[in-house]
Amino acid sequence: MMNRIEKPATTTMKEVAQEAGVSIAAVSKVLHGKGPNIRVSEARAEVIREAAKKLRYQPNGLARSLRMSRTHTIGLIWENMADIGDGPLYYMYLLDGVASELFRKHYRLTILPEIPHSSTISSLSDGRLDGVIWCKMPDLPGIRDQLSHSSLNVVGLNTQATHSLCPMITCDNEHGSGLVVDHLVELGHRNIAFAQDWGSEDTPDLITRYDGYRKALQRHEIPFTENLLFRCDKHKPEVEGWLTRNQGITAIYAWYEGLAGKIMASAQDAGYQIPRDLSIVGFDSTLYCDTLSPKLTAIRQPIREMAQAAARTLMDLIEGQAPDKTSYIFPCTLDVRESSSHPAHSRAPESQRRGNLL
Amino acid sequence: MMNRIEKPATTTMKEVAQEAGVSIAAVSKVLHGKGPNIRVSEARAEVIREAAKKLRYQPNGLARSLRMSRTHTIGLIWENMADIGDGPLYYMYLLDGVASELFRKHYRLTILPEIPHSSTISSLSDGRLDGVIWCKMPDLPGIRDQLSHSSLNVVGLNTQATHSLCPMITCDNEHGSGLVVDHLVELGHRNIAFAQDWGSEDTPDLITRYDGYRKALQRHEIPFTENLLFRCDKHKPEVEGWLTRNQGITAIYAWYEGLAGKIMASAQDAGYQIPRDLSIVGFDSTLYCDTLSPKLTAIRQPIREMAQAAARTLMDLIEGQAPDKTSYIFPCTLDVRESSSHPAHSRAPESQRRGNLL
DNA sequence: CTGAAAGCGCTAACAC
DNA sequence: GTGTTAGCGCTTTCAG
Repeated sequence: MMNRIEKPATTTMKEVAQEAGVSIAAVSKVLHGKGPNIRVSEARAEVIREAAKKLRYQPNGLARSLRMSRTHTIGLIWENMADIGDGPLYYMYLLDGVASELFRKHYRLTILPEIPHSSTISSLSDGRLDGVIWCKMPDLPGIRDQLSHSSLNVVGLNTQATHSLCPMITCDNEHGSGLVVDHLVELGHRNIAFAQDWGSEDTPDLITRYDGYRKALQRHEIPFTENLLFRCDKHKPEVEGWLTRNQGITAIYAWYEGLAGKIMASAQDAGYQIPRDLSIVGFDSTLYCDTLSPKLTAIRQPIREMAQAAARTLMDLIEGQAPDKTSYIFPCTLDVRESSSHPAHSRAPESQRRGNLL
Repeated sequence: MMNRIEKPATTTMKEVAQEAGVSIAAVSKVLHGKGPNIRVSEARAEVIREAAKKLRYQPNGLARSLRMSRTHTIGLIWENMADIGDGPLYYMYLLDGVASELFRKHYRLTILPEIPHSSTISSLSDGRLDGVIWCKMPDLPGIRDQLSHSSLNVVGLNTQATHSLCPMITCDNEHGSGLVVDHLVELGHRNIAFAQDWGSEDTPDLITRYDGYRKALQRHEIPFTENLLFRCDKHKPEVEGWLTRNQGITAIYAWYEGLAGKIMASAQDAGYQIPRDLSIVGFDSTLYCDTLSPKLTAIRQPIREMAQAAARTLMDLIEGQAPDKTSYIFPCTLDVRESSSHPAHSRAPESQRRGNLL
């Protein structure tokens, strides 16, 4: 049994005022000097400062926040926090970007637990947060409704919704998917599958990445058929079965790097050589991609910069400066690594190096 | 120019009371039902709930916290947040551990900006936090002083200090270092250097790891000399110069994996083959170690579990249950990967496979 | 210059 | 059962 350490009671302004023999108002003015109406003589000011130091006075942030309706704290909502330690460094960069920007302006960052979408925003508008950054905010009617009924400042990150109820920061997913398809087509692939996991249907990133994939296929005049869509369990994608049911697939584009990794592992377990038998490309080029063997070719999004932009936009919003842009789209690039190459048994030799037309 | 969306004012209990035609106290009781003194008839309760729903009433957390002196929010202090996106996954696991545990009990997590040690604790005792988890808390007199003068609940993580002013969670660094030395000695190494970067002197982990290294050397009857200590710049360690000045070194043990990575890169740049010419071992076995080539042999600490323990201990402390243990030490294990092997020019063949005595 | 006083929104005695 | 009341610690008018 640990004998509880003496926890000294905390000092209030009132006590400081008493000690200094002045009014509470004077203490407030001197210590947090704002109101232009209250001037205090240097002499008294000094006495007050002394008293404060002597009593180890520490202003109470709650009281202040309550009074000012400002907490200088912003919240971060992200989906599937549970996966966080699971590989994808995405969250780290995101966090670093948000935090670095916030801290520069003396804001604090609160990580929020996952909350059912149905009550997310309203449950957050309890005065403790000046605003929130919502990663992967889904574009759902319920959310739209909350957004318009809430007084909370929100900015979406990695979100591109159909409304403009809040500023949104995202990367050019569509173009990113285009880069992937271009890359694969150029290598000689024609049967390029798109992989997604069950349960991510509402994720805006997935939607736009898929869109971009479809459009890119079209651009290359490659017809899309349902069997190119590989919907799987993110924990154990049954690649082998699917691949044998869908002969001819030579490349898989997974909508995020973690899924790509799982797919690669599953394929390898089944005896596939990557990239000889199957090329795999993912989205989100991070250190994780380098841990795979072969290393994963992937699209890089400037997540740290995006996160910073989100933080900056939110702070502007909070401080009353309507941001000039209501949405930012950051460019993506392709990091070619080892998991993509020419298809081994190129099916139609004549189409091998000439992916563009016919 | 974005036309600012109508931000509906927030509803207070008073308004709900008016709408329902009851007293504020009744509303409080019904909506957050605590005080056993106030009973409300089911009829009125219903009316109140209706009114609240109609007005989209959302209790104000600040007011509540102020009143109750409880915020259900805990803070996380970690050093060099700046390095966070830089490779080491350590922070991710840490964060995941803390957050998962906290969220289970409906606490929030606030990430704090780095603050000068001189004022850390006092500046945090402003009522907004119920407690903090302090990673790598240094064992400094200033800190000790603050700890005893503050009313804030603190638990240290990855810290082992000489006082018991707060509970501390750490891993068995000393034993970890022992594992490293044992491993290297068993491989035939005798000249094993310890690497640390400038500026980390106060970090408790470094200190105990170094201690463990010294003791292990002693255990193997290998004399320690100053030239076995490689003090370097963490951004660009000048391995080559140091190695030529200190002939005979066949292995380097870096006190954290990021440094090990840098050292490896630097050595490779200078033409060294790892592990043929030089074995390298680090602390903190994470995904990062797998991204290196060769993959880094490293000590694994159960950081996620440690973080959870820290969170749990802190919550217990906050909730008034003095934790039964004032400190926890978690065991470490060694993950042997590719960066360690027999020394190429084993100096004393007779000592090669018989590291224990003589 | 200075201090009294009115709250910010909520909880919990306490009296009815 | 119910409402009145006294704050939590701070900021800020406003009258002196």
